[in-house]
Amino acid sequence: MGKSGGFFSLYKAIIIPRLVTLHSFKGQYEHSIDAKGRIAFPAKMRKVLSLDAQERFVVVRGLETCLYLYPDNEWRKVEDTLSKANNFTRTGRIAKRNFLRYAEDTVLDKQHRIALPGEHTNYAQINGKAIFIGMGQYIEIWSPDVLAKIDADLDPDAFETIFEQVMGGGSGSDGE
Amino acid sequence: MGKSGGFFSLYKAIIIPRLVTLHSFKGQYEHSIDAKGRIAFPAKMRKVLSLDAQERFVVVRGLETCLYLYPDNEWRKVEDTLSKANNFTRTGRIAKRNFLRYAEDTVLDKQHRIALPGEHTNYAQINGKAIFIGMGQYIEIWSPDVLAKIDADLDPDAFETIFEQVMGGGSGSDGE
DNA sequence: AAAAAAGCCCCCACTTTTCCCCACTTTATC
DNA sequence: GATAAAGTGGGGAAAAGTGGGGGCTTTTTT
Repeated sequence: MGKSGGFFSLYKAIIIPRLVTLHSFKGQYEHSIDAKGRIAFPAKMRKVLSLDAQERFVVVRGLETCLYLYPDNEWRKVEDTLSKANNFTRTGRIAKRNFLRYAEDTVLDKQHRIALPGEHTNYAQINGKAIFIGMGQYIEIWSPDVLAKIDADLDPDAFETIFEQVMGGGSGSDGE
Repeated sequence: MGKSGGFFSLYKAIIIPRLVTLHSFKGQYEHSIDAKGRIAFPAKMRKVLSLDAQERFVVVRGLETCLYLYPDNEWRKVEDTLSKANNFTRTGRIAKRNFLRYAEDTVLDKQHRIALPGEHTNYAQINGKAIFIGMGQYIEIWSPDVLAKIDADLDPDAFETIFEQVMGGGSGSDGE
């Protein structure tokens, strides 16, 4: 685990792509998810989708108790990185396997909704309501209850320090 | 006009852009915010934008009980900075999440007003009136009551000391 | 193999929110 | 003083969000 090319290193490269696009997903939107697993994709986020993506997505388990939603064009970048992963090491294989096995193609329907698979909503403990959070090039989908717990545990001082570094133009490089 | 080209065309290409870059948001303006959350964007601030040809903004929670309003071109710099400062840790992810979830794209309507989302006006305790303060590259939006309280709490001596440090060449590191 | 159940997508309709347009008042400019 | 610009608020159309039914295909059960 301590080795530089390990499990977390691969996740880092995959999950947190650079913010380089013209427009990015931002904001939070709480919507209902009905008995069929359908939830409206937020209209403002829909305007961010590139024409390339064609309202196609990949939904995958997040690192925390949430889901990540990648538009197609962004997912391609993820797969590019995956294809470079080393299949000849155990950690490389485990990382790739546990990422891809929970990834699933999905697409907006004619009413601009997504049908989230039951496996995913169970994992993220989503029931009745869900919150979309724009994270730049991808989107997180959370259960309101789970998110409220994480918010309650949040240390405001740590966030404010990082925020000031970012807005103040500081280099903000604190290692892991 | 386009045929005559010549001096005026050269003037537009060279001189006007220079004038634009010398402008920044400054001053304070108190306006009404109606029941729909609409507030007029101050005309003088709009003149800073007008040659940008972009009346698109991102509104985000401020560090204090106020909102920050970034024109699109300035927001891009913020995102560039965020992408450089981002760290591949859980803390980093939480910071990014709590930054971007409270950021929202918005545009001026045909009457040059901004519709502030209810979440933002609640956070900043804005109700009925709001004050725009030009902060150079971005704008702060305050509740008059909150701002009055901060003004009342401000120690004039401390302000003068900080002012001297900043204008006197100090790096302006505030120990908040 | 046939029947039943499940899954998936489309369509529809209703409710709520957003955005466009208009008009009036106040302030600034000529 | 007259005109233009800026600020303010209301109404309604359009868009977004929500939930149900139906039909076809696929999978599972008998």
